[in-house]
Amino acid sequence: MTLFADVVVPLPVERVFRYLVPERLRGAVRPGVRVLVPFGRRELTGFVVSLAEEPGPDGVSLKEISVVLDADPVFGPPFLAFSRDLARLSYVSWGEVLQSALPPSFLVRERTSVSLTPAGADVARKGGLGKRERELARLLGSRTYTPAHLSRKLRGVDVSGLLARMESKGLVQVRKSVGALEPRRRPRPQKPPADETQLVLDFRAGSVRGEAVDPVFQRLGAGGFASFLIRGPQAGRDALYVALLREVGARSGTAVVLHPEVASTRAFAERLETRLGGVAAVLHGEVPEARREREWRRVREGRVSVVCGTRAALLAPLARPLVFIVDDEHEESYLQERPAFDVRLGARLRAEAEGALLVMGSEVPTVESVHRARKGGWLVELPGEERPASVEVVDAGRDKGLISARLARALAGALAGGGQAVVFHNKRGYAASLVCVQCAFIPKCQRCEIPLVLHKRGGTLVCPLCGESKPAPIACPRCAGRFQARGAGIEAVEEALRRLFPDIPLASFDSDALIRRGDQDAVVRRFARGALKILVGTELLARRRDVPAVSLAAVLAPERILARPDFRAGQRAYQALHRMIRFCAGAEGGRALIQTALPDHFVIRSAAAGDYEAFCREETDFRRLLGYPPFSAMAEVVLEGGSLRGVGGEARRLAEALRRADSSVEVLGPALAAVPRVRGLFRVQIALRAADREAIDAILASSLPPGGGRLSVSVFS
DNA sequence: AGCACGCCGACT
DNA sequence: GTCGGCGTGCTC
Repeated sequence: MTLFADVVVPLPVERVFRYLVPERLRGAVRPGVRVLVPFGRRELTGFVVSLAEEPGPDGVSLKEISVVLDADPVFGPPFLAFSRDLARLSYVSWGEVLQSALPPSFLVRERTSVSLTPAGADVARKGGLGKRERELARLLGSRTYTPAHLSRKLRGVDVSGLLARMESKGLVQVRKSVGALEPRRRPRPQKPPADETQLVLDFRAGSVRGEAVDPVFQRLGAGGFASFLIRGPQAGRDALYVALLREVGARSGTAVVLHPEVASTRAFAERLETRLGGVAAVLHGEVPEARREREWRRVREGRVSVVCGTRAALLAPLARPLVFIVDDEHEESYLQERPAFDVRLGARLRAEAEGALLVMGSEVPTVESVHRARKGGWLVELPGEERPASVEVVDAGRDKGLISARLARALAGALAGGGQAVVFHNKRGYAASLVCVQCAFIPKCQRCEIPLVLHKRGGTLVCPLCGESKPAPIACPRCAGRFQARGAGIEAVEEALRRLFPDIPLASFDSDALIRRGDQDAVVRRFARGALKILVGTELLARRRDVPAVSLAAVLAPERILARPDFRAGQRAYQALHRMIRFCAGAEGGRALIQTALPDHFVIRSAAAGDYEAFCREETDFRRLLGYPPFSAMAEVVLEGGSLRGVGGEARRLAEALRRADSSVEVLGPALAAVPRVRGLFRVQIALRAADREAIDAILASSLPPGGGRLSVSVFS
């Protein structure tokens, strides 16, 4: 009987393709192996996801798998199932998810090389070529290049079309070759000594048990999927995680610990190292690629029982994972990067697929997670909180100027006592925009259509989205009028502080002042030494964990976050304030000051009081009253494209299809996205609201064009 | 993502 | 009149 295989490819194509399995590859083609397949006129690395005995319904003529790249599958059945669901619910292709689970070297790439034929060189010498053709011939000479290189050199030229024409005329030769065809069957490093893992786990260390966390250990003992949300301070959570990892080691299982950023991953890995010894692999973006591949192999060979890392670690090739830990559950950075998926969703799906425990933790979890965990009875609250001695809220409205008199006094007091201070202002540059006082002209980015930010340091106007910068104009290009600066940025705060404290050493801490990682580290070290007394910082500073506790932590204008057009704005503001206030926790007499135009807003009041409960109650009420998640599910579909006409039409058709599909789903838009244009691409969005996530997924599954392509979806529930 | 097919402006 | 731009659609 003929055998067939279903294959996914690492392209933004949300389909499974069926191939013929030639007789010679019968035994070798198994679910989870990498294969080389003809795809269009290319040869691609694909992943076999299942075998079939039928050619499929639609009578397409099937192609044959050409090569099997693995002797043993790189993906097991639970991983295939998990990645399929993750891809479907994240609206990205299965093949791309699988690709991102492997080291880059596992993708065999087809190399295309272009060279001039003798005939082509001849014609070129005789001047018988068109303008474009001549240029290409000159570029090639007697050498060989890839089409990508050629199109980089010949900007704005359709190289593929040009090459096709020249190839058909016999002027150039286009050759394709595939590298590294042998299945990777490197000599398996002899069985890891069975006791290597055992050796490093220290079971004698005290356990962190208590009534609150007992259910977690019980469920781990019982086996199978269960989830928990741990709300509590970092130290308590870390202790619980380490205890869980010990338990996992005792059961000869493995675990994944996810953190939102490289810095927190490192910090945890170090703590783990001192408490458990070298059982962990560390995977994040700042680990060099070769090292990452080694770590990946260590995990795959079962020589590691814990993987610590940022989101990529979720896809690590662990055998027998018993626990998935997602720390700082509330962090946004769990959403970004491509392929774009929500790590919390991913961790839940993988834990379900593997029959493992999902443990999420945070000191300030999202109200969505708290709501669900309360309802499901899996919220675990740990005692203790790091609160600053005092937090004062200052009404900015009473004062003109960036630094209120109250804040200036507080700063002076802290400095007089020999203390240090941090001042947070989360806005880069000197002024948010320039406005002509005569004609009201606002300089905007040509490609992104948002106001350009004035950077006084460099004397430039910079686009906050695409980074393009140009010299700041002296006068309005339209009417030669004078410009006025609007909206103070961090440079203006630094300037105001220098005026107030001319003799105090201070520095700005933002990505413009300190571009390189090393410079940022150096400034933190100088601050820690006491060589700097005040740091003025953006979010970049707020996310550091290595800044010593200060006498005064000041936050300027947190209401800017509340003004964002996003139902989670309150939550984000609370989390940001929590993070920033924390900088004075632990210092002798440490205090915080929030200078805001909205001193009575419940988010600012509860953040100042360190009262998460109160915040969560009010925020949850607000969500309930306005029908936002977790009391509904929302989705945002963003379409991108080169022309507004094209994207607009596509969006209109999609919105119509969505409205027709299910009248119980609210469809808003299409409208220009909050960021209407990025790097020259127009962005149009459609928002959806429905009773639950299932309704959203159902309507999108039925209405999205099967091509997928230039559109991204985020779902909130 | 590539790559081909198909419809409207500036040049041999 | 064609060459050549990119909008649209497909890849087993």
